[in-house]
Amino acid sequence: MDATNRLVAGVLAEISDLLEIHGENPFKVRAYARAAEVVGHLGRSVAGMNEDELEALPGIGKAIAEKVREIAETGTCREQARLREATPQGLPALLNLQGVGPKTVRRLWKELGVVGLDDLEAAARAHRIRALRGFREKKEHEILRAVGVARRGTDRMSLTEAEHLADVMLAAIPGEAWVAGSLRRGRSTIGDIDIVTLAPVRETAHSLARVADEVIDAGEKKISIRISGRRADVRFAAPKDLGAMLLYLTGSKAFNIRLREVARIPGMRLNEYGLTDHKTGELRQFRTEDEVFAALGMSPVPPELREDRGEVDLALEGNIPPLVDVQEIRGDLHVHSEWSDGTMSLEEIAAAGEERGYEYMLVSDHSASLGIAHGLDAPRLARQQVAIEQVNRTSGCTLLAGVEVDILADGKLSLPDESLQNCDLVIASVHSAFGQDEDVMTRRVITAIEKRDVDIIGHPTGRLIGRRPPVAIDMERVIRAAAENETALEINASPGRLDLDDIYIKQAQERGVRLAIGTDAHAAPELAYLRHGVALARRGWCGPGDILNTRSLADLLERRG
DNA sequence: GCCGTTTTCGGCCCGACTGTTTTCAGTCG
Repeated sequence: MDATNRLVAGVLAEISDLLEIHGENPFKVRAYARAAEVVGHLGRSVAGMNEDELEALPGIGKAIAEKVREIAETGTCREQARLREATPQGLPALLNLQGVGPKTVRRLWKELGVVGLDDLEAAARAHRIRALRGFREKKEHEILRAVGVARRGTDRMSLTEAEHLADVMLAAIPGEAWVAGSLRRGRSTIGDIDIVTLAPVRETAHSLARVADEVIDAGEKKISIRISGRRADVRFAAPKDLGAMLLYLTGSKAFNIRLREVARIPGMRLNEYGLTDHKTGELRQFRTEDEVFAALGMSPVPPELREDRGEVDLALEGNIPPLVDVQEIRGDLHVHSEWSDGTMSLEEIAAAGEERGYEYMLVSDHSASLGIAHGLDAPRLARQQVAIEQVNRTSGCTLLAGVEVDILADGKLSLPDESLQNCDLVIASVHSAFGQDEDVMTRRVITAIEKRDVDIIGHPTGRLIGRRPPVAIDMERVIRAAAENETALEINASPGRLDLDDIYIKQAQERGVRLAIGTDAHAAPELAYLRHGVALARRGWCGPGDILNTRSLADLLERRG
């Protein structure tokens, strides 16, 4: 995300939390929270927008537009300062505790003098919480447990972890079940697991309790558990109303709210059971999501687009753009072999490509430079190209002779031009000096983009999910340069990277930049990551024409002239 | 604070579950 947008979104979200603690109008609280979301997912920087442009954004009116300008210019605003003055610093963090909301935080503060996590834990241990009216032993235990969970950290899950936990749950549930929530929407990180099932309630509760750390709550309609430290929700449906339930549990929350607003216009109420006519009270049920969309007069919205970023209005006009499908992918555009730090031989890569029905695989081993073991220098790259030719004589899947060349700290590449000219396709990536400041890093990457022989910029922001933040880089400038030079940007499909992020993919797609999906596989099982890359491309509104991997081998090679 | 196919005031998505309740507030998704 753009640094200014991140800053502004953070301040607006904090104002929302503080207003909530002070018992302000809930709709005002929501207005700030929504504005924070909108700014956080904006493709362009609010730093360059005037108040008129800001007010044109959904959920941003005169008052918030002024504050956005103030925050963008000064890093804060008077409203934030005023609220911070009136509120102990540690209080907003308490809102994140499971089972603790604004009303509770306020009472703990006013009646017990609690101003942070440590205070709260001490108060609970001293049994001072159960002394409050309306609170008893159970609430005190709940709070202590929530403090423990918070101290262990509550980072979002990687896709790998989330898919594993979902599989464990699907295996435990005695009946048909579907993954919903952010996992179904293809998000890069997952907060909790959501599942819809047709299985019977009682048996499901029993078998889930066996795989769970803890059952958070269990009723007739839903079960919430903690599994391997993560939260999971299961909702029960019947075949005749499965559509509305899947739609509801897939979300996102913002999308659901928009959809329910759409339903209200003709006097309907949308919930997870169907559409109710306000006047007659009649409930219409739906077996599939598409039937719900049809009843609302919309074309179906693919799960990956359900974020309230303009897709609802397009669906109402019947103008949802076609998105790239995994079936349309003709090859993997980033694979490592045993020639550098991978484990697959060239023959194994070709065989794996054939097995997947691909036309081609881009062999893109690391170039020799600091930090990368067994990188290829010019002579070894030349020898690899001979070996690739040999494999291609008998392989049904063509190996493209490529390389993932390092972009050095000064923007130069770590292989000579002649070496790069002999490649079918060249990926250029940053693997060192991650700490450069934004302008230096941006110019460094743009220097590589402008090189004639560079076809793709690998993992453009360099983030490692949960381990390393993205480098400081002005993606708007990078995307403009990529458009001007017809250089593609990579969608790195490895669950540890998922780089680019969807908001930049969309921005690149809008400017006509091509995107290349690569698994960055270092071993055969990692070739399956491709589907994550496709999901990410879909989240960035990419159609088949935006994706390099949908091109035929001949078309792809034509790029090099 | 935002917003307009019941427009410039008066609404604002909707329901499940828990705890401490004797009818509901608070929290969550």
